[in-house]
Amino acid sequence: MDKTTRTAKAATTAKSAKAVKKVKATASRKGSKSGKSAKSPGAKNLVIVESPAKAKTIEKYLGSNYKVLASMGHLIDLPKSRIGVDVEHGFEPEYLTIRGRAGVLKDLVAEAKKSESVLLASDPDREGEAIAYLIGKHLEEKIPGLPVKRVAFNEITQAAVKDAVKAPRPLDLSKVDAQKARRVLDRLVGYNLSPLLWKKVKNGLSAGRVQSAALKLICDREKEVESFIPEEFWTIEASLKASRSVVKADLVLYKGKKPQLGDEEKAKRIVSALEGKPASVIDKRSAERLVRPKAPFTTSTLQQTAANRLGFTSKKTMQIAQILYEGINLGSRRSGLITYMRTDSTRIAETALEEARTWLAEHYPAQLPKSAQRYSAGKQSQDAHEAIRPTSIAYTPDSVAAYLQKDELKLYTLVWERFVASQMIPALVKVVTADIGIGDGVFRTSASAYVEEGFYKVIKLSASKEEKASHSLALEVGQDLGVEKIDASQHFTQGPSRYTDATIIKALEELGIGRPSTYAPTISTLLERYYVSRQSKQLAPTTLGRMISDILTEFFPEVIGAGFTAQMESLLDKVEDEKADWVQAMKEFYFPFKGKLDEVMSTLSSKKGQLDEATDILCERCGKPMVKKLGRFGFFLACSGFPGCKNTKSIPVAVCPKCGGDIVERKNPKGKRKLFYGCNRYPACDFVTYDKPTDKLCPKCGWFLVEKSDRVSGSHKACINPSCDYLHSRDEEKAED
DNA sequence: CAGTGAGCGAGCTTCCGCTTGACTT
Repeated sequence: MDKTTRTAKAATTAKSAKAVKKVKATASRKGSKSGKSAKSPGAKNLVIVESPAKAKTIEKYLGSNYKVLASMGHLIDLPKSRIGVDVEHGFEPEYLTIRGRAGVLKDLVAEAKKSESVLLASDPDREGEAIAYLIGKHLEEKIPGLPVKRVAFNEITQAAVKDAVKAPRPLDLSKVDAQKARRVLDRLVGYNLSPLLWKKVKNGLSAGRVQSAALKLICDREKEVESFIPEEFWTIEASLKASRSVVKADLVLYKGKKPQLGDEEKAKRIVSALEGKPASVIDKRSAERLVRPKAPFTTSTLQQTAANRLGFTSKKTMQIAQILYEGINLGSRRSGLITYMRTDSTRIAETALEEARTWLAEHYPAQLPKSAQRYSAGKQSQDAHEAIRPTSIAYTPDSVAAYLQKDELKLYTLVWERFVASQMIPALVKVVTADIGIGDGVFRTSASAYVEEGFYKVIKLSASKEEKASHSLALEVGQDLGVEKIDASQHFTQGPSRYTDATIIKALEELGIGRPSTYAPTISTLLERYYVSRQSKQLAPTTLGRMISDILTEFFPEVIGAGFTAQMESLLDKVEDEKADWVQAMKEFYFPFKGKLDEVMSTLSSKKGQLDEATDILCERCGKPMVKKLGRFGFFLACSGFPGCKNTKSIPVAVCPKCGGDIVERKNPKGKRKLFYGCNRYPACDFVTYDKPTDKLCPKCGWFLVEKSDRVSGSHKACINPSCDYLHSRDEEKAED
């Protein structure tokens, strides 16, 4: 009700603002004929899109004969409280208006009644076709005889939008079927597997095609990490004095062979054999390497790069991208700074390519390639939106810096640089390598320098240090060098590392699991269910997560395996091409699946109570050790003497610097989500902070360190003691996308 | 700034994908 009023109000405001603008324009042109729109009582055609920001833009492009409203995603869907699929009768879904969305649907009906025709302009992909179909069907039922057609645009430019509106088409019912099959399959999998977990493990748990596959990746990786045995190896490095500089070179050959340096003794033996021997340059060669710019961002690559370069979680990246998309107040005007942020395509609108080339011709003429650079959409791409790029290349990071928050500017800079670079020539790097002979050993050193800096000219924030490093090697063949020292150093082979936001998203995308709109929420779900915990940037499975993954892997390996989505997608493609009957395919999947489920439901022993983890914390009431349990509100400690001793307490995360008590995580009373950390001796001790404690102590004063995050310096560690100045610098940003 | 776990048992939880909400009466 409330929402209805606001939507209507917003629409009115937008309209009157436009009217004012129109009057101004007419007045300034003076004496122009009275526009026909001024006489017209209202818009003649209703256009329905998904995003409100898009609606605004399109309405501007189409003029006053069109009214554009946004559905804001799906309005009609399966019920939340039950399966809602009639498996005995063709898997027919039970479609209802989504709770809370009736107001929007009502507004659409009201506006459609005033219109001569309706154009369904939801996104040109499978989900968009379904949104169009379900809304269209609803409108036709409410308003018999109303002409309802489908239009689609892949990019939001005036030409594209106007052309699309001139060429409406009927709905693609095969595509609608494919979406229906996807929806029904996900519902049947999710709403059957989840109750199994409620019964066997714990209430409120969940499983699904995407989240369970992601969980399995994380759990499988953890096993690899655990089973990895690091192996010791040594390297030998010589510090050599050239005419002016000191050059460091690594031993690559000893007595004509690659040295096997498995332990300290071998390494030290070689070092002493080489020490005191003269050094001279025996070979020098160079090679050139072309480094091409990367394609503009998709959701997945944006999330990966922001995680690697800026340390953002995927959730944070999307929140900031949404702000940049919706529009920023730039002093005199308001403008969206980036294109739509949920996309799987690297395609760029022609108008944007032209604008980029014009801008580059002015600012970097020497780095402008002969023709515009186009990047393919990618094999699994549904290509409903173009790549993520700045809405105008003229909004350089410097020019908008004053209007953005620190993190907004950082993310925008990534987007701007990546897009501009994608339209520039490659860099050419010359790598010079020199071999230096010392006794029976050959040492190697190399340096690289740009022959042509190419696109790196605009890359400032997003290039790693190595990419920017550039120096030459001033050594000549035959030159004698002074040996300053030869050192051996110990190393261990590195095993696989745990997934991070960046790497799990990369893996999911490569496997085709999930969509741009679900990468970040999938990670959030795994965290909320306590299947996975974040340890600094890494995603580690909990005991619960491992148990769930083990159960699902044992009984439903094909459903939660990485190949299941790929199989589903190939079926959906066939459904779209009318080469497969989705109901038949669903029968073949569902009935065996349900049979297996019923069997496991009745035979698998309950795992409840097997999740508790022993700790060495002793109960202060009875002295017995306490166990870590997962309850309704997260993890807590309980006495192992239960039910004899009913003592419970929160998990201590730090020692209170005021009274020596335990600092525990607390939630503010209802409503506010923000966590805080307080002393468990409250109200006797009132120590409290919003910054998350780390397990480290300040080397200066001994108070604990916290993770601070502020707008100036981003996230870093700091001492909690207000009168202590100890600050950790930001973690080094990692290289590689 | 509370509560969490067993039992008893009613009534609840849950999927993926599309999109932005939001208030204090």
